[in-house]
Amino acid sequence: MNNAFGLHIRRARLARRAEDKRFSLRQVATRVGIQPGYLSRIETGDTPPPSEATITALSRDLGENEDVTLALAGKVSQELRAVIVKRPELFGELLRQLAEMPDHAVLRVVREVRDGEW
Amino acid sequence: MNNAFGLHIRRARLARRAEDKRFSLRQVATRVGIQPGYLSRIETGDTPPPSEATITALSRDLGENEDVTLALAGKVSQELRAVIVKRPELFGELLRQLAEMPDHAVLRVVREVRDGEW
DNA sequence: TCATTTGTTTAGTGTTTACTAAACATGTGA
DNA sequence: TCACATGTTTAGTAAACACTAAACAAATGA
Repeated sequence: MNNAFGLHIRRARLARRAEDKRFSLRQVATRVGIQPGYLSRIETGDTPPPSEATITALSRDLGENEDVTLALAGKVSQELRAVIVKRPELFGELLRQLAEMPDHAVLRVVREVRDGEW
Repeated sequence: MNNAFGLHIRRARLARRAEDKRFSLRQVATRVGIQPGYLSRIETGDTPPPSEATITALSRDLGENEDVTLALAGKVSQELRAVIVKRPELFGELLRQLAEMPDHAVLRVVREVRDGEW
């Protein structure tokens, strides 16, 4: 299997566990509301990534970026999908335009939109 | 049920059927590779919208915009999701910024990106 | 040392997704 | 009129999804 997702979760959890023993696999699993055995299989890549709700709960517990963590599972949040679904022509065209551009160009758009008076 | 999707397909199909008999429910279903009974249930809203692949095939056969048709099913294409998944922080922030802006503002960004030298 | 905690493994389950197959009643054209 | 096409309805299903339950061996720590 590919397992970028599981490795990401494990790495993040072990990093936090170094400072805080409340980040054992079992305790994290309990807090996010899944069985320890399931989280184990997720981290080892023995099972595919869990649902969006569980990924979000994991990200929050571990203090990781939700968009990034979801992306490692090949997913986009319902929140972002809803933004596109409301205006599909507009955002469809925009995303296809930006898809081929380098990071710095996209970042410039992000900053202009954030800072500019639109 | 809500059935914006089914009505959209039926309206599009009947519009084309007015000029071309090849747009009967049965013939469309055959061309896109599903059973007539299934397409009937889709159009009446008796069953939820089909898979992305089937929606795409339907959109193409009927000459409808794929992003719009998918959106009526509450979906975003794999193609657009992949754009976000490749750079989730960048596009996550951008989409959240633009989510609250009126159409004309988003359109201005689209045009600037398309026409400008980035 | 021995009770506890840890991570792992195996087997099984309810739900949802995305349809097919087949029969049906109604309508149309030759 | 009657063969054929149309849209509809009912019942069923294979595969994927998203887990749980329970038992296990290894490490920890009092």
